[in-house]
Amino acid sequence: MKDVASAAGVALKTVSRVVNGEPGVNPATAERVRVAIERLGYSRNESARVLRRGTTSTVGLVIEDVADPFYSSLSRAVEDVVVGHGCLLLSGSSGEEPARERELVRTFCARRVDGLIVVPAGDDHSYLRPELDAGTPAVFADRPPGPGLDVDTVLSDNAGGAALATRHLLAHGHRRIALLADQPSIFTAAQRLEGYRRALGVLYDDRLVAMRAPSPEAVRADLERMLALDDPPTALFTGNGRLTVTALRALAGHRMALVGFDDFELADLLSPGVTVVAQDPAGMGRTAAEILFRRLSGDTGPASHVRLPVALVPRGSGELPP
Amino acid sequence: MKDVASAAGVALKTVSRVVNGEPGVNPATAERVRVAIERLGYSRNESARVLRRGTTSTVGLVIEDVADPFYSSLSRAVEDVVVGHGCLLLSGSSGEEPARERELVRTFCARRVDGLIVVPAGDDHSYLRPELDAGTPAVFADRPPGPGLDVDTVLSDNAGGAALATRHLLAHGHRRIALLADQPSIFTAAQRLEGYRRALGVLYDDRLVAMRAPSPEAVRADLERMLALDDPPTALFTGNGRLTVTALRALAGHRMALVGFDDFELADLLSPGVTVVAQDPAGMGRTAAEILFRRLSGDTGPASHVRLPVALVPRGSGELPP
DNA sequence: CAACGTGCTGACAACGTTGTCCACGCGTCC
DNA sequence: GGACGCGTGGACAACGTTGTCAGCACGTTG
Repeated sequence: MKDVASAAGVALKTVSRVVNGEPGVNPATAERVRVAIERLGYSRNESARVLRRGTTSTVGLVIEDVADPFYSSLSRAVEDVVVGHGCLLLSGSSGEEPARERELVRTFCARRVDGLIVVPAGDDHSYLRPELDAGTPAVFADRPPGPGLDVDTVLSDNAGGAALATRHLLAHGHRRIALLADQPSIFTAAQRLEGYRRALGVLYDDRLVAMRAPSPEAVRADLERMLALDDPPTALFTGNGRLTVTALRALAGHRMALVGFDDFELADLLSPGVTVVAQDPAGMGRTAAEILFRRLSGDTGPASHVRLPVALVPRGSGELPP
Repeated sequence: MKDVASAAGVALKTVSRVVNGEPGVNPATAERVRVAIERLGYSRNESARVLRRGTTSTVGLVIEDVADPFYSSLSRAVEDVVVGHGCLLLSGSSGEEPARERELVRTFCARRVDGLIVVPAGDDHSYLRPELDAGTPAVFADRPPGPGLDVDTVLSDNAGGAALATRHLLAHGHRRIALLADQPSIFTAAQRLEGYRRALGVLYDDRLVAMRAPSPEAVRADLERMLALDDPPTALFTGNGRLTVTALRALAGHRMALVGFDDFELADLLSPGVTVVAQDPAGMGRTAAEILFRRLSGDTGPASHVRLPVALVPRGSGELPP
């Protein structure tokens, strides 16, 4: 900038004014400055600007894994809102590790992001306290923060969706409905178990429930165990998209009613089509980002707790008879 | 930091030394400083550090769309390498718009990223010249830079893969093989046309080629037109993952040999399984990132041009008879 | 005992930008 | 004709960090 100033024969501050479109610069002078900028290929040093101004026009996003379609859709939606506000998005994958989540947040905060959107991996977020107190707003998405933190949160109706799926299978005559879900320490998994259990009532049988980190081997073993029971399940409810796909592979050939939580591409092209409870990851990302920007523009109201509706999409697999 | 210094009763510089783990600080003093840091919840201001040091420990990634599985896998692989080097990844989606691509690069450069990885949308990258000359390395992935720029590039063997797919269909007795691909202005689409054409030789018939921005309507119309010919195609080669899926939907019911470029989840679960030419998006991301870090650690050798192999994965759809 | 090295600490400048405040020249109004 | 306002431009400090260099106390060496 100094070079531009001397090239254009003006003072530093005048260049700054032109760059920032501030008023009070003679159009002829401004033009001279612009020419000099062009000629020298100058571009403002954002770090210095941030240091001086204190605001970075940057938002940090922590998700589990960009390579997971649910989170990549969410990411994209967040990005669109963020860019629409003239900001830049920093994002990182925690890979379901609380330590990594915390490390990412720490890094983002050290870079002084204006706000955070977090899909938490851990359940202790007391480390966020100082940042929140320092005025950096945070919005939690998909899963709520740990105890003691009351911040904006956007969740899907996990329990409701699970109940919907279970009732759908019940309505088609099933009485033995198995649940394959992620570890119960994961909020969404616990909520979905809750909805499933509520819908089943007295039909609930914990021998038909398997909840652990999904892997092809684990899923195969759990299914084999259940199918070997005296009164084996006639229907299966899978607790997330990855599990649905894994279960479909494990079941290959074995015809069994199935409803999955999470929609996924090609669900309609399999035969039978896979009935799912569809979440709206893009809507979740958009909502979280919009709430964040409301906070950034000064909204100091009480924390909002949004629960996004889910929708049952019947495609055939959930309508198979027992 | 000033506050920490006065809280610990030491000078600013001493705190800086502790924070950066520099030697020459009395362990007792260091401990006192650490306590003060903890108590005040201090975290180093990265902007100031960047301003002073001139290096940001940051890499910029421009892709088409994070929500596309190909690019989200690539993203994740880049992120892993970047994080492994203790850096942060900035990424953005260009949505196939050259203007947006350029804008993203400009933003990243203003934030002084140490290096760039670009999946270009446009074909004029002369705007990168100043940055490259200023010492910011760039690596192109998936598509090469426009003319006049010789930088590190990582591509898939698009023509080879297309020829492989086409020859596979020929080997199964097909003589009328249609191609559905993206607009020929997109490098990968042009390359794949090239390989397809080379493999077909005299069998090439441009009535069996449709290249335009993919949409369900366009794909349906193109297929209908081709199938209405006197000698309609008996096999189809689709030029990217999205087109494969769209074509599968459009063909629903109509049994026709199919090979797709790009692997996708569930390709094995459809019936018949979808035969594909699989690229390695994660390998592409990893390779590009590794090359970038080699540059960052001082490698000034000539630009490298990596061509990643692709693999034919037979699953049934490509082995159907005419 | 003086000179010197060593280990530790601190003062100060600089990175590039922007906010504050002041100065200059010019036309206008009392 | 002098005071004043306005449009324009510049000098200077400050943001928070780190690199350079100097100083101080202490122990060691000749």
